[in-house]
Amino acid sequence: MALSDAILVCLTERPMSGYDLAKYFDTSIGFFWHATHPQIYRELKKLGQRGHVVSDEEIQSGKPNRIVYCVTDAGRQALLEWSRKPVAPAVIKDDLLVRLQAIEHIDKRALRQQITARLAAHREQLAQYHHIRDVRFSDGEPEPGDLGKLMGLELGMEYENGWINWCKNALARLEPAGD
Amino acid sequence: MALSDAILVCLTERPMSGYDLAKYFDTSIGFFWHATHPQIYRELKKLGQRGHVVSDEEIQSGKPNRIVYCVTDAGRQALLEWSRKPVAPAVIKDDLLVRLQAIEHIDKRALRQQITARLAAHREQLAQYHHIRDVRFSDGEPEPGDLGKLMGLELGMEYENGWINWCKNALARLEPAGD
DNA sequence: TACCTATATGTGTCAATACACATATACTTA
DNA sequence: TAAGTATATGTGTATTGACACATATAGGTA
Repeated sequence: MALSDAILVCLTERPMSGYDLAKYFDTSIGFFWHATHPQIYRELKKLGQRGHVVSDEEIQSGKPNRIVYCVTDAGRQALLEWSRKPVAPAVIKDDLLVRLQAIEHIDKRALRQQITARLAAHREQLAQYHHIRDVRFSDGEPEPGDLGKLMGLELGMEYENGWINWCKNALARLEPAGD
Repeated sequence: MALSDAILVCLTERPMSGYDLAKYFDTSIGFFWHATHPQIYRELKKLGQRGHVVSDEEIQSGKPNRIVYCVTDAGRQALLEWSRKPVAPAVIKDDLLVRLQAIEHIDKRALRQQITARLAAHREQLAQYHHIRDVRFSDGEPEPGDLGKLMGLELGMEYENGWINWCKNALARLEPAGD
């Protein structure tokens, strides 16, 4: 049920279409809660039925019309109530860590390649976070409404840095092995 | 499809029953890949049908009989093949980070309480990792088969430490606010 | 005696998620 | 000209996952 809340969170930022939301999930909130576009479109319909969002069709020529969604007062109330419920513990699902548990039964060369790829991915993600921080939060103290986003970025950076350190150590430890 | 691989990974450690696996998932591999007991029992049946595990019923008096599962050569082969496929990117799903994005529209007092609870949970998890390291890896260099487990622990510690730092900073930043 | 916990294995069912497919148009690139 | 990309909204379906319920026994506790 938390995807609906994540969508409401996005729509407090500004009214958006399903397409906008899908892109937003790919570049922003999706770092912490992933969603695909069919999921988003279906959830938007449910939110409309509950009265938490209202839609408005934007006529476009050539391209398909956009259906833009906006949070209602009831939606804002739902958001507030959700924020008072205890947070679910963070879920980690990581293939790589699972493989590590059976290190003697797997292909070690493949493992090294996978950690190398992971290292690159985490570096890229960190660079992206830095880029977002530089363009959005370059000038001193953030506005009150942006504080949470900055804090989210900072956690992301902490997370990526942790992974980068770990990958480097892991490669150093695995490299000497012959196979 | 990756739960079956996680189970195979566990069974390379030693033969286990579904009940054993469920407990193992709660205290070990489950840090990186969560599973409930009905999921595990169903998956074990599928693994049996594929010939990746064989089962052996242990007759017990009083208590229900245990069905102990053991990896076959085909299972070990499947594990090896799985280890050569590229790893799926780690999935993060975190309610708290989502809430942070709408900081102006949520209950800030509840948020502070939630971060405080999170901090305690991460400290507890870190302590648990330290405990496991102390009892399992106290004596210098680990055996080759245990290296991956130690590395997994180290990543877990890095992760928990990152969260603990972040929570402390976050509370310091949110505390001064009046509401 | 009644309840709780641990051991041990399941079924039934609903919600969440992933992923392929479907449709329509305009613009850019090879 | 053909193919690919971007815009925009969906459907259909299979897999995964969560959670309540079901059953059976032994031992400890209130």
